[in-house]
Amino acid sequence: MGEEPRVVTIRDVAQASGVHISTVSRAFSAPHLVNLDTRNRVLTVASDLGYRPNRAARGLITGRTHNLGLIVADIANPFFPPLIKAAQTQARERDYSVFVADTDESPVVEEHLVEAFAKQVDGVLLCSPRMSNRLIHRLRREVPLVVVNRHVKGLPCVLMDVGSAARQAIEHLTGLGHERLALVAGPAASWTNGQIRRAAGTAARAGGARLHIIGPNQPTSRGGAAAAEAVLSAGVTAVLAYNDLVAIGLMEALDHAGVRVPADVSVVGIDDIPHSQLTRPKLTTAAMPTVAAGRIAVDMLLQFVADDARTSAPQTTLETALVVRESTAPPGSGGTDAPRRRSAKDATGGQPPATAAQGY
Amino acid sequence: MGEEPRVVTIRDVAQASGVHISTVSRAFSAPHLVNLDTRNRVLTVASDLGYRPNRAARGLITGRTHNLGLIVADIANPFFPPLIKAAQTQARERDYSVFVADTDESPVVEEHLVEAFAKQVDGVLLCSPRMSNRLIHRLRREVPLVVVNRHVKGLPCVLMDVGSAARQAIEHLTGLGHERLALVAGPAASWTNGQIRRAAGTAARAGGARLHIIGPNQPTSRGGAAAAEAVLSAGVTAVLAYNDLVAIGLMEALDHAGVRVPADVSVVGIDDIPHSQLTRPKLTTAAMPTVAAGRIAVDMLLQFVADDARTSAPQTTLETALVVRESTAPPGSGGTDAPRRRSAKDATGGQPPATAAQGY
DNA sequence: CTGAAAGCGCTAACAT
DNA sequence: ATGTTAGCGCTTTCAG
Repeated sequence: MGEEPRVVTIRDVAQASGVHISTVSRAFSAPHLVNLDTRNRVLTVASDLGYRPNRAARGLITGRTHNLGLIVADIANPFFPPLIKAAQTQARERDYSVFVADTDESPVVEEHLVEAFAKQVDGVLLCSPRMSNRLIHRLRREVPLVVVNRHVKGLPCVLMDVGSAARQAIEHLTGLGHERLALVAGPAASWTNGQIRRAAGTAARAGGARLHIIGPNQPTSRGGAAAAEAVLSAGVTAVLAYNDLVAIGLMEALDHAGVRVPADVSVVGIDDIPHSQLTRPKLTTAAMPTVAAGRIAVDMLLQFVADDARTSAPQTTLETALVVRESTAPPGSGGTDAPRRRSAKDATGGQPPATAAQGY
Repeated sequence: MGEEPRVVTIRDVAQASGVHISTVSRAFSAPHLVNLDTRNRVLTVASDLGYRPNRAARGLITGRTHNLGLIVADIANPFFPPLIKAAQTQARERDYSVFVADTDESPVVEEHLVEAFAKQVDGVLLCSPRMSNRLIHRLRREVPLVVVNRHVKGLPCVLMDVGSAARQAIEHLTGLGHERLALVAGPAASWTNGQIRRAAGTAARAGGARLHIIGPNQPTSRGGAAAAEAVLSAGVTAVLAYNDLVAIGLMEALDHAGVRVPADVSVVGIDDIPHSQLTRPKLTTAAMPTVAAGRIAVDMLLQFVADDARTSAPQTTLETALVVRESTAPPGSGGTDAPRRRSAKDATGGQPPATAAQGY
């Protein structure tokens, strides 16, 4: 039982292959500087011995840990997992590992996490941060930062064009004939929320519609449910929600109150999380390119790190696209209360189940 | 612009506070060994300078990285995020950071990931691994391993009592009067699948029912959809699915084929992912304690690490509980095809929206 | 092309 | 209670 599994170090490899440790080191990190035969011999011995370079030790001297930090508000919020997955995969392809952390929506935790990561990563991906710009700029001096889903001047940012998403949603609604609209807004601290608000307002005006702002609200289904009453008393015929979770909560509360979607009120979400395909009616929503964002953010961060964080900060904005499903219809289409159940000859007939399209 | 943000090291603190570096070191890692006044002075100076110990350097000598690895099949699979979140939170409370990685369901990637993590973490959490026991035992010699959602002899395991879940589900079904049941099974390589199969078989027999096994299938909604035909031709009145995703895919396909749930066929899932509250009808399913599993797994791993991985391997099995919702009913209850739409006076009347209960 | 030596930031005996 | 010294595993001058 007791055989100590002693770790094999560069010295073991050196000894076993009859060369100096610096040659072994070079064989791994500067192969061109070592004779082909020696290199092969060393590599063979190393692999026989099961040697793997110790990254921490290497990092101590190179100053590069080959680790990245990824900070999100809530891992369990369905918006984030695809982004996390994409970032992790991309990082791994670049031979980087990633620490993932959850702030539980707290700006304070956010700050602590960045500081805790600072020394053990080469850079941090800050997703939808809630802390102040001021603080972000203070932290960027501790560790290279790339921000996702928020614009921060002077820092590399990966944005998803949520303004366009809101505009498309509103245009879809006004195009359907709606003239009294509501926006169920999200948290005040959310950059995204401001974007949506502005774009939705402009688009509504352009479409000759009036837009009620309801909120701020929690960015959760609970938040959406809580806003239902205000939506009803605003007397609108269509609603754009801050995100899908809010839209779903709202739809449930509306349904509960006997209000039919889309017959009485149309609802549009933002994000296109998998859940939005399961609601009845299926949610019309603007898809956010979270996977692309994750991949690109990692590459941006790596580039930023390689440039010693002095690059002119690139800002990438990713396209968004409205996915029209079943939760929107022309106003006043609610004469009859047709059963919602789909039959085999439905509009989506012949398609595979909706969730399958998500890869689940 | 050009002020180098030079990292502050233990030496800077030592100099600034007029003591030797080893005193600074002790002030942090063995406070009781240093005079109270000096300690306070050192700590103050350190905090003024913004000093933070370099964990990699510390780990190089202590042999403890204070990092953990967490490996799951698919970060975006809704089953995992709550577990990841819980593990991450628990680890952070213990002053540990966690690397998260995704195997994309590949046993080969799984192996590579463990090996890549081996040197830079104190231990690895292997969630629902698909690789062979043989391989797991080989890898455990490289790094302390704790397995979640699978039983591996000689290794600490955190299990969720999926056998009990299956039994409860079958008993619920036979209790409703069903006599012809089907199990839409999952992947053959899944330990969980075996457990479910065995327990479901036993429970069915005890309940005087016949159980058709359909599968193996992919553990996705696509897999569930693909199994629909087989379910139909098996002529059963109730189905237990490998997990919620499979159940949801199955329900969609059934709906698509004009088969009513639960009027014609009852469906039960396993996991209780948030999605299961959004389907119409809402899915009856057995809830898996993923949050508890995540927390406990971390503590087990930390304990295991502290014991130098020579503890007798503890096995914890967590309780599961059936959540009866709307996808199950007595057989042959499908005389009339009542519209599914809930009204204000519905069974769930007065409850907050279902998804809100999930904390979204 | 390879070896020798120094040292990354830190902790752990060992002195004092 | 504090200073000294050695060294964790590795890379990187600098010689040769």
